[in-house]
Amino acid sequence: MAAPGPARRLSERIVLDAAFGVVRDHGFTALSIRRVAAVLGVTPNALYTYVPDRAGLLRGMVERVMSAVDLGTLAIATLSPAERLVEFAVAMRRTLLGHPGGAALIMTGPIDGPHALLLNEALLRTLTETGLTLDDAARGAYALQVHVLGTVMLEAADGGDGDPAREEALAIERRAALERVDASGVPLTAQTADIVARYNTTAQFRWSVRRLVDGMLVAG
Amino acid sequence: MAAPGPARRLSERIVLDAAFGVVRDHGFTALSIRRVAAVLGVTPNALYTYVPDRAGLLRGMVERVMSAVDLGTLAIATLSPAERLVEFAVAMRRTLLGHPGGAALIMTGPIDGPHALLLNEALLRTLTETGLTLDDAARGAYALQVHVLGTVMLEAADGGDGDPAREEALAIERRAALERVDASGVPLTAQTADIVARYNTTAQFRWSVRRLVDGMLVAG
DNA sequence: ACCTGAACACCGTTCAAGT
DNA sequence: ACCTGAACACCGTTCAAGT
Repeated sequence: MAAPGPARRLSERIVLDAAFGVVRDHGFTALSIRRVAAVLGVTPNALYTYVPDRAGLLRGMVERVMSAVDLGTLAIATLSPAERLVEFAVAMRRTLLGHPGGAALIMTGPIDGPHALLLNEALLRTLTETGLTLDDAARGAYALQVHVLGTVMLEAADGGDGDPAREEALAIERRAALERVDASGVPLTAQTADIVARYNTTAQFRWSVRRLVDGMLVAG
Repeated sequence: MAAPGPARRLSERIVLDAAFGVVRDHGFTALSIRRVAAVLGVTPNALYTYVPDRAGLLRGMVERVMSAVDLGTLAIATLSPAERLVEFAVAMRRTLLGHPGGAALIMTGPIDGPHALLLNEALLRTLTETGLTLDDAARGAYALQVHVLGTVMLEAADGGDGDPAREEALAIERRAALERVDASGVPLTAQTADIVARYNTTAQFRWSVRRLVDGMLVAG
């Protein structure tokens, strides 16, 4: 049953590795079929054997990033279910921001691969442990994913990558920028400049996820 | 003080109008400097008089979409502050999804124009009325924006545009797709297929925003 | 100052041909 | 079956030249 013709010189795995390499070294905007092919020392068309098209390449990359999200925090026995949910969200945010191009990737299409399903299932399991009905657990699982992905999107647009040192540098930058804004029309925003400058930090993220989880438990 | 040289044939407003027209007629992916120029019957270079570059064009478009968000719902006297916040979030989601390319636009860069500041200020005002401290109001204002933008991003990636009829059609499509998934590894997800299929609906959005707001008020 | 025309350095994708 | 080479129809941006 040997396949006819010449043997494959590449694989989807190798193509994805090269694609992530391009993003790591030159940024997400530099990602292209032609550049990945160049890195692999092959003509652009050769990639179409391993990937259907550009969108297919991106789907594969999204799936790999999602597979890197650690579901283990949802099983830490010493934490309450609510605390586990918060820690999971923190870990997921960190993974998406830390992966080369992770934030940009999740915006390129629907997140409905196998690992996204497993993530949803793990959230459902933990949420039902808090006493929520199964239907409310499903709604809550989506709300949590929305919150993580929305955070990651806004942070990435702002230049963040989940690194605490970078977070601090960006906060200082934003604080200075707010100082230059005309405060007369937005007095409350000006008064809370210290908080606004720290919107994209782990502390702010933890605060809001905790509120979301608390709101779900209060109603349930 | 008349400016020397030939008069301007275009304006930033006209360029932005044409850009939104391209997105409306051919989708966000079709948006390009060259295509906008073609619509205006001008060479691509002519646009550089009115817009610094492609990123500048996108910034202008984001600002216009943000200016279309109605802050009026935050001032409806017959509603409680919490209800006003939920209605505002619903209206903001609807505006972003309804605008041609609105969802794709908000992912193209930081949202920090003048209208974003005014939106933040209006949220702060309403949140302080609920009895939150000014600092917590600032955190809450960002959490709400994260939630709306995350929702819009996921819905747009899934093909939604905020239209209720389209929402219903997509829900039925997703329900059928879930039927084909192997349920053995994700029993809870399979059991809640009806809810999962309706993740991207106004009802689900209202549910999660309400929980987020409730969580902020309980803690405050 | 504003616009054109030509050019540079890129894209994704298809097709016909080689092995 | 897999890969190459050539081609098609696009990009954003720059530069020199015209008015």
